Amino acid sequence: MLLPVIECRWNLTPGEARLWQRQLAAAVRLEALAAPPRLIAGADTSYNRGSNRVAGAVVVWDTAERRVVAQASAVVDTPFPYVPGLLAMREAPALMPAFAALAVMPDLLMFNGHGTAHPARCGLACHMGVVFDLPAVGVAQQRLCGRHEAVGQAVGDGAPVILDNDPVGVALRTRRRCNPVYASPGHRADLAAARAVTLETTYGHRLPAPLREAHRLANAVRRSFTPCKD
DNA sequence: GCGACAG
DNA sequence: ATCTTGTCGC
Repeated sequence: MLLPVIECRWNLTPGEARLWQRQLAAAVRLEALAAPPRLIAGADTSYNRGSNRVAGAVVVWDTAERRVVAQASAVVDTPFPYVPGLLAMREAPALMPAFAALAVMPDLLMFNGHGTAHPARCGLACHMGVVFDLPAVGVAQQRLCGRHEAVGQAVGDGAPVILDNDPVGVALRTRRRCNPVYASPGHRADLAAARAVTLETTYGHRLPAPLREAHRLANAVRRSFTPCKD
């Protein structure tokens, strides 16, 4: 395994989880990427309503060949429900083992959710980026916090998401006539990098390919353990 | 107290 | 997140 299995209690209380986020936020490093990332890992989860069985999926997208070159998944039962601001408590337990099963080391991690555009500046992308100490960015479809001006209509147009006078993310138009996505750095990356990797892997779609592929895989895994009605 | 609220 | 048909636009 290239990436380690991180041991931790996932049955924390919301209060304990927020204390943990405070610690993790202090470890986040916002900086320019050391090198342009060729292999981008996209991660996502899928689960049925009312169920705690979560499918975590990770794909490695080769930006040079424009294809998935590795993938891994895991199924985990997590007691923690989805709580706005505590998404990592819900999804990380399934994503960690999926990453640990990956046979290829990615250059950057991309998550379906926010990075620093989070009330505690510690969204899912920060959480995962810090525990693995790898460059990470978050791309969400909805705003969690902060405010921003209207986004231009052209692909590539963006408006910074401001939280307490700080630009913590960017609302980005990745496709015409589609709502913008929210990109923010998670760890060992900066706002410019989050914006760039998002736009560079969109290929005419609203969401970047690593996330589209991870979503597809996570859904396939979930269906594999979901009883079908005949 | 009231609204907001990633997936 | 997931449950779902048709439908508008490129």
